[in-house]
Amino acid sequence: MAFFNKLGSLARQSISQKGQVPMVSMLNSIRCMSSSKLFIGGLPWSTDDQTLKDAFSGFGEVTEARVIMDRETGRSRGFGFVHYDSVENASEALSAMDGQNLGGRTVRVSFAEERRPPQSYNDNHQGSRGFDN
DNA sequence: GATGAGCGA
Repeated sequence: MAFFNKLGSLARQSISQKGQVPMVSMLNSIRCMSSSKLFIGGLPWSTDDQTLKDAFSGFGEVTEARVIMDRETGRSRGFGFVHYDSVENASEALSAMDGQNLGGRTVRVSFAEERRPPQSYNDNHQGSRGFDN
């Protein structure tokens, strides 16, 4: 019965001014149903994985908390992802933390949608090809 | 030396 709870939360964030719930949101929620992944946006630049987990661990058991840092500069991109052990906990955190103030900035919480392919970049042995001069 | 909506190596 937990997925119904999640569908409800998904629908609530997708409700337009028209009061109608797009069915694509329903299907989209089913796609993420077994994920329990949350997209956290609007984070301060100084936020890290530890801070993110610390802020979201109060609503459920956070199994994974990660702030996406820039690969080239190493700075925070201002958004991250949080994994919960159960989807209902993720739903609780979404309803509780979405639009709330965290670190002085308003955070935008939503279920994750398109994540990276499970392709390990380690599989492609390009080696150090930076100096072909 | 920065940026402010979005969806990850």
